[in-house]
Amino acid sequence: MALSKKKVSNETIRRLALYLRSLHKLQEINLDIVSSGQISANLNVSPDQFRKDLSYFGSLGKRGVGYKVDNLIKHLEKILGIDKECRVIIVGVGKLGSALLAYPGFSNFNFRIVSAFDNDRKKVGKIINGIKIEEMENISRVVQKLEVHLAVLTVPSESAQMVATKLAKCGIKGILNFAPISLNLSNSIRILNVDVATELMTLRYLSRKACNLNTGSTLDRVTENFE
Amino acid sequence: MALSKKKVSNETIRRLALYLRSLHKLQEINLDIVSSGQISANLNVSPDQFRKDLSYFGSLGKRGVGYKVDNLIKHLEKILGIDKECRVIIVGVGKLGSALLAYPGFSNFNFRIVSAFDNDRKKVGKIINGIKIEEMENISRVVQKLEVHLAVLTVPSESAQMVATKLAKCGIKGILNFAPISLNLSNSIRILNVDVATELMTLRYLSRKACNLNTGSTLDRVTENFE
DNA sequence: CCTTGTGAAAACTTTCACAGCT
DNA sequence: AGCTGTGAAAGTTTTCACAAGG
Repeated sequence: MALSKKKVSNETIRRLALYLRSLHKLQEINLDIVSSGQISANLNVSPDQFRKDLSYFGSLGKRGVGYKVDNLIKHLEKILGIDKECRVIIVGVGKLGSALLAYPGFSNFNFRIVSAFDNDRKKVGKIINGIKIEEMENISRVVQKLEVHLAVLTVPSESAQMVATKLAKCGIKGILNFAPISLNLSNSIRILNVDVATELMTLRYLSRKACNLNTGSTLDRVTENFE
Repeated sequence: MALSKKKVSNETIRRLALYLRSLHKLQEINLDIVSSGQISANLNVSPDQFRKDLSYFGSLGKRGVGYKVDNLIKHLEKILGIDKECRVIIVGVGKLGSALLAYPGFSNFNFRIVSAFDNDRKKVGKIINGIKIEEMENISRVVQKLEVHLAVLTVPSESAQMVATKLAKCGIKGILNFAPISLNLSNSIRILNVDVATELMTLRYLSRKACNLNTGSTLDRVTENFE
């Protein structure tokens, strides 16, 4: 029961979110109690890892028994800060922004998209999935009025930094950035980047490595100076 | 000049992809030579980290000088396996799939989307961004004929496992999975998951933590057994 | 005097292994 | 007997610090 002020890693947090997703599924099947072994079987996580991750936040299970599904969900929601509704805006309603605007999977986790913004006059006023697209100028007003916490940034790279600066000014707490650039902001605001091309490159590397385990690939030795 | 068979971490690979992106930008500005300090200033990486990452693959720079931009790009492309075209298919042409199909940012890194598939008869035959949507039954034929390496999986969760199994059978080497489930496949096939809801939850946690640094938050102590 | 490349140290994360509760 | 919670060990990644080269 040590608990303590040990710092919790990002990876642990990301896994907590995964656990939550699994638990929701188990809840739908009316499972009452689950063990670390059962839950980790579906995900790619060891039972030890699961228990260790939870241990940073207290004793959430019962020895000899397991974890009560409902209870653990509530705890995880509280830890992640989604026990109360979290309001989100989408900035940039291109193809990707529209897709996210229409994505139904956020509400399971208490995220609510409350507004969307775009520069393009042709888009302003349109309604997608019940959300009216607003002018960029209104961001600040809306964020303050609706107490928006997070923004999903899906504008083109060229304008991403400018828009992000604006978001930071009006008090947004975090940005999920889909533009393939590194945003530069005060570090009171959290940023997570989602970069599909980077993921594809990583995947490309990994998949080739898997193939080349036995072929004497030339890949792994690249030493040659320029000129 | 040790090099060696040290294993390279995933994070290193992901960063190499980021470096590559930065280098492309520097190339456009006609910068000829860059130092580890310069390149890491834009990204969120230390110069040491940058040099260490590269050191796994040989001596790519010149002491006292820096790295030749063109040269480093070529090396990174070779390391990542994108010096030759890499063919990709998109499976599931819903909103997200369409958005990715129209995304122009893959070609910079030698990825080419060669085909797209959907179950929905109403979509089959349509052309998006020059790519004709095919029936799912054709996947195997197309993958073999066009020598497809990677698949982007954007089908609903319910069918994701089934489709993934099919992809594995026809020889796909890696899957970029947008469905929020853990795919279960032979480990000769690489999988990377992109899960926007998980990212949002992580962001929510991080942004709250940043706020609560000084407020005596109740968040970090949750000890209470059920019943 | 500049910047790379790299062992060695420090920091961090995961796995192990077992005590402790049900 | 079964499963959690957790220190300690093992393993991994990052940072440090400096020799070597331009």
